[in-house]
Amino acid sequence: MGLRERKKQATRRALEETAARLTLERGLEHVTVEEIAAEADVSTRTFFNYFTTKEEALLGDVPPTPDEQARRVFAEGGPTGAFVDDLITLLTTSLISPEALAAHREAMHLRKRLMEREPQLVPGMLARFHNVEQEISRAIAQRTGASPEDARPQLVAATAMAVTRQTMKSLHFTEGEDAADMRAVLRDAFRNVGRAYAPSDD
Amino acid sequence: MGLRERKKQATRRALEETAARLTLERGLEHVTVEEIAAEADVSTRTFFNYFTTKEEALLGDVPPTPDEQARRVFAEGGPTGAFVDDLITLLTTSLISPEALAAHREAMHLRKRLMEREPQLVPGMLARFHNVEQEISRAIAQRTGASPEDARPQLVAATAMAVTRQTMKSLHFTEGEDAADMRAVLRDAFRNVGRAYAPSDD
DNA sequence: GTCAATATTTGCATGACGTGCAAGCTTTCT
DNA sequence: AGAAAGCTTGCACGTCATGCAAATATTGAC
Repeated sequence: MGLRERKKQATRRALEETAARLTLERGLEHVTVEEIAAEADVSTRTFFNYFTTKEEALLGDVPPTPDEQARRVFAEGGPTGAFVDDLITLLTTSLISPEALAAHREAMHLRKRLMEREPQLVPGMLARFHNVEQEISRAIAQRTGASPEDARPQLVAATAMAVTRQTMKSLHFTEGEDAADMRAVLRDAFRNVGRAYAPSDD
Repeated sequence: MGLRERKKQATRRALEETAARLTLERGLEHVTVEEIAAEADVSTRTFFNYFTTKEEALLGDVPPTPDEQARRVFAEGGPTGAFVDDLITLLTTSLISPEALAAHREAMHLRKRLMEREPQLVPGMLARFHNVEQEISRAIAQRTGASPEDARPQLVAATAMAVTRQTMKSLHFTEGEDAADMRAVLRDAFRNVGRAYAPSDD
């Protein structure tokens, strides 16, 4: 990786970190793009070359875009053929993968704190989940051979993402949690949902 | 209702309608608050006395806040005691009530067109659903006697709202649809979800 | 190493958003 | 009719976000 690329990544990281730090210190309303840029040693204009809005610098790429290969495997009916299991595989290999948990533990914890401190960030976060939801929806439609306008894949995708969102929300991002746990937690969650809406239950 | 109050409502409606019309004509980016205010015959400053952002004028009060009485009945275990049935009752008497369908058919259809034309509005809409979700979550927690920090009510509320959102999305807001249909559609949707996540199914 | 090509950073101008404040106007109540 | 209360308006202000062109930095070929 060349010098240019490294510098760009450094700048991006510096902006993200500065934005997060200042926001936690003073609250989003009391931090201006101008300040963030100044502390990261770039011009205000450069900030907007990296991020189109102030919030974007805070949200980063969470949740991560689903892995393309995992998506394709799922769409084609794999890896095991059991729907819920494979769905969990898709979710854990893309959204809450081992790598994500290991490498970005710090960053994800930071984002969680940011959400709690600044609820204004929630809509943006939900919008990102919504984008992923639509990808998942397409994958489910492909896997089940449903037509694009069928409502069922959308329904399943929406509820699956709701489960995922709640699960991520309940993580503590401390050392103890690993990806193996994730599978179990998700499986439990899906089971709970299935039970709650299954006939004859209260 | 006094003259003052009537005038206020008229102004609010005029602003909402103008905002929607201009946005559908030209796209959100090419409509300024100044123009909306001018066409509604008030000052720009007055626009901001009614709405804090341009988007607020477009989204209105959708989805409507859950009816307080329905919420309480549900929280106390009513009206029938069957969880899913009562949840559907709560949703249909508040979010997609007969009145809402009858009276606001036009407005809801308009909002649907706005969403399709301007995806930028989606985050705001999702945020509103999220607020309702949290109310529903509290109601479920009360009903089931769960402690506030229990994750299950949140999980059920999140999936229930996902179902509701998808259901509202699939409505056409034409004459044919009434509230009785709604119950059936929601019941079907919940059943589908239950089946999708129940053990041993693909 | 030099130099042209390419990519990034920066400053400047501009328009729109959104808020606080105080003055003016309208409705309400007595 | 007139005081009290509430709403509208204009103005000033700071911030966000984008387009454009000049300046600066990196790359790759020679």
